[in-house]
Parts: sequence; structure tokens; C-alpha cells
Amino acid sequence: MDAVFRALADPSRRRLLDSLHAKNGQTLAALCEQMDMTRQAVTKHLTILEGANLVATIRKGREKEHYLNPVPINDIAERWIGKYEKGRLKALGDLKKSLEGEEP
Amino acid sequence: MDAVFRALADPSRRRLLDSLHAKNGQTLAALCEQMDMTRQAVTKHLTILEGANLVATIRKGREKEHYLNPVPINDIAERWIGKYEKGRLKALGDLKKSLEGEEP
DNA sequence: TTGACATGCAACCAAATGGTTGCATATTAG
DNA sequence: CTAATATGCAACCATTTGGTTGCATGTCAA
Repeated sequence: MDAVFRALADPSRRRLLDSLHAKNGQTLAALCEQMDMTRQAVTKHLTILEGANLVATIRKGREKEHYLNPVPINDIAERWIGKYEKGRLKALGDLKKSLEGEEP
Repeated sequence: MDAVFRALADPSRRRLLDSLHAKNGQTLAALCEQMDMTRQAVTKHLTILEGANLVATIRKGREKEHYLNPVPINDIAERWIGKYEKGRLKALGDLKKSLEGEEP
């Protein structure tokens, strides 16, 4: 879970996920074309995404295909974000109530 | 949006959000008691959470109350995560299909 | 009014992060 | 076979990050 949050923290990595979401199974070279940084830097980002289980790769000859794995994102939505959505109205109400009681 | 993702990347900050979710409107000192680091470090984390609009604060005399703002989390769920949930089955299917075609 | 308490601010530090360059290896096309 | 292509690995670097210590300021209570 922590690895997923940390992986999502970088805009370049979110962009890679977006790219794979638009066109799944892209090769490293294909992803690099869109990324305004060296291939090696992209590799590092992809390694982090793999570590968070957000991307799976398959070697095909001398190429490497990258596939999006949306499951960890879904997990975060269910196990973490869901909790906050439930208390949403309550939280805003708490703040409002405290503001009313300001300068007592 | 980027600020929210980066704010959520640190486990201490997620813990602070959890604490405020459990008990809203806590003071800085109260939050520090649970955090195994100096008050100043906690302040830094809270500043980052405020910068991401995840926490709102009100000064009450010499104390400062901290309130959770769940709206940015909700925004991420709707505008970012939602996109991935839709393509979920498709993405897994892509990967499976590519695996079947391995070593061609 | 004075002392205790809650918070603010700033300098400093080690480690992590995001990027680079340079070179090595494996595969495919001609 | 050989040359071009696709990726891997490692050392290095600047900046950011997460934390500390030390001191300053503002507010409440006795």
C-alpha cells in the first residue's frame, strides 16, 4: 500500500500509467518517446511502478512490453479512500461548527 | 492534484489524516502525542497537508485546531481513480492475451 | 504580572529521489 | 556474420525530503 502511494506521488509515473491506460502493452522505447528524459530515467520510474505492482512486464525477444495493472489503484480506492468518503459530510460539518464557535 | 498525491505519499501524513478522521479538530499537541517525532516535524507534515488542502486549521487562543478536509481525496477518486476502474477488466485481459502469445 | 504552556521560525543534517553519463549485453535484420 | 536496435547495469550528481536542535513569540492562569 505504501509503495503504491509513493509510486503515484511522481507526475512522470502517473503520466506513464496514463499512457499505458491509453495504449496498453507499450514497449520501453515507445514510452520513452513521450517522456522528455533519458531512457534510463524512464526505466527507473517503470521499476518503481513494477515494485508497486502497478505495471507488469513481459519480455518479447529484445523488446519488453509494459502492461497496466489497475488492481492496486482499485484497492486504494476501496480500502483507503472509501473510508474518507463516508465521513465527508461529517468532517465539513465539524469544521463549520468550530468556525461558528470562533473567538468565544 | 499533484500536491495531494505528494502529500499522501508519506505514511506519517496518512497517519495524521487517519487520526483526524477518527477524531476531528485535534490540536497540534494532541496530534504530536501519537507521532513519535518532534513537534516541529509534525508541524512540517501538517503544513504540507494544509498546502494540499487536506487539512484546515483554526487558531483558538493559544491552541490550533486541525480539521480534515476530505474533498481533495474525493476529487482524486472521481477524476483519476475512476478512469482506471473503468478499464480494469480490459487491462487484465490485455495482459493475459499477451501472455498467451509469448514465445511466438 | 509573571511563569507555564502552545505554537512559530530558522538553521542545519543525513538520506532518499530524480536525473544524468558511460558502458555492457542480448536479439534481430540484412 | 555483422551491424543496428532494445534493453540492462552502475557510478555519479544536485535537489528535495524528513527529521533534528535551539530559540522566539503569543496566550492563559495563578
